[in-house]
Formats: sequence, structure tokens, C-alpha cells
Amino acid sequence: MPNMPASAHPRGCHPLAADFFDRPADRVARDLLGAWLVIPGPNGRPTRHVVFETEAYLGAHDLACHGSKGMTRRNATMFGPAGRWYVYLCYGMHWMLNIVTGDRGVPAAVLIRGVGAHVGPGRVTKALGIDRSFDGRPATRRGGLWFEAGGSRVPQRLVERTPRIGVGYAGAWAQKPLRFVVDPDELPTIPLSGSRKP
DNA sequence: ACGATGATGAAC
DNA sequence: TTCATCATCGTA
Repeated sequence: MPNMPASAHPRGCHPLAADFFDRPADRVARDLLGAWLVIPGPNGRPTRHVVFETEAYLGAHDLACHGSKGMTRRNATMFGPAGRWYVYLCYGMHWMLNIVTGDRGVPAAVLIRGVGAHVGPGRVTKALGIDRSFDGRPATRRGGLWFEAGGSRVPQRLVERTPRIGVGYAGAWAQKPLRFVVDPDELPTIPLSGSRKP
């Protein structure tokens, strides 16, 4: 991208393509830590939010996964190709943002639970204005919401793994460590858009 | 600790 | 058509 101004394309910051998501959900969830969730702001300029909390939903065998009870109208996007957004309403008032992972036909996805200053999946979508209209869209610039790689991989020692939140009904699957968290203070700041650290 | 709030899916 | 459930959040 030789003609793109540096301010529009910070160092180490390239869009994550479908092949990144065409892997098992737990690996994608791990690797999304430190990446940026990007959405055009009111002025059309991309706004970047560092991803610091994710959860993996592995497929039909995962009893916490929506796809474990077969395909329905709500979860159909999960069964599609990797790299699309899966958005649904939770508890009647919160939109949940997921990115579909893995092979077509396998209902797997990663829930985006925390980005930037926004803690909690419902707060993420509220802050970014994400709703049902994003469901099924590709995670590309054209889709209006995408990921870009962080400058460097978050070191393993900074990644905490815990059971997923709110899935106590899922039997043994409720306890599996499929939630990935990194302390946002340990993450790089976004170039040219202010600093989180002193 | 609990109520809000409404889509979803399964049962009837 | 009804009903229990739900990948949450704000207030108390």
C-alpha cells in the first residue's frame, strides 16, 4: 500500500483476512488478543479498539455453543464460512458480537467480550453501534467492521484463561478454559489517537 | 441480589 | 399460542 498515508495505516496494522479465522475458535480467540477491532467513525475515519477479552465457542459438540442444538434462523451465520460477523440479541437488550471461525458447516465462533475502554460484550456493541444489521456481514472494510493485526503477538505470560461467563448450563463444557483475557494496560496504544499509558 | 426486556426455541 | 430460557447490565 505504497500510497496510503502513514496515519491511515499504522505500523504492523493490516486487516485480518478470512484465513486468519478459518482455524479452531480457541486459537482464533487467543490470537485476537491485542488485535484491533476497527469501525469507521462519524467522520468516516477508522476508529481502532484493542481487543482484550474473547471467548471461544468450538462447534456442535460444545454444549455452550448455540450451534450445539442444530441450525436455526438465529444461529445460521455460525454455520457459514469463517470471517463473518454473527450478531444476536441476548437477554432481550444486549447485542453480542461474534466472529465466525473454522470450516463451513461447523458452528464455531469467537465472542468479543472486551475492546478498548469497553468492558463486557453488551457494552462493546452499544459503544460501537453494532446491532442485528451486522449479522452475516463479512469482517472486511466493505462490511463496515473488521479486525487489524496488532503490532506484535501478546506474550503467553500475559494471557489469562478462565471458564466462559454465563454458560453454567453447559455441564462439563462450562468449566473449560475458553475465555481469554489480557490486561489492557499491557497492550499497545493506538498510534495517533491518544495514549492509555502515562 | 434482582429486575429489565424481548427474541428464541420447544412444547403443546 | 404459551412458556421457560437466556454467551448481560445497571441499580440497590
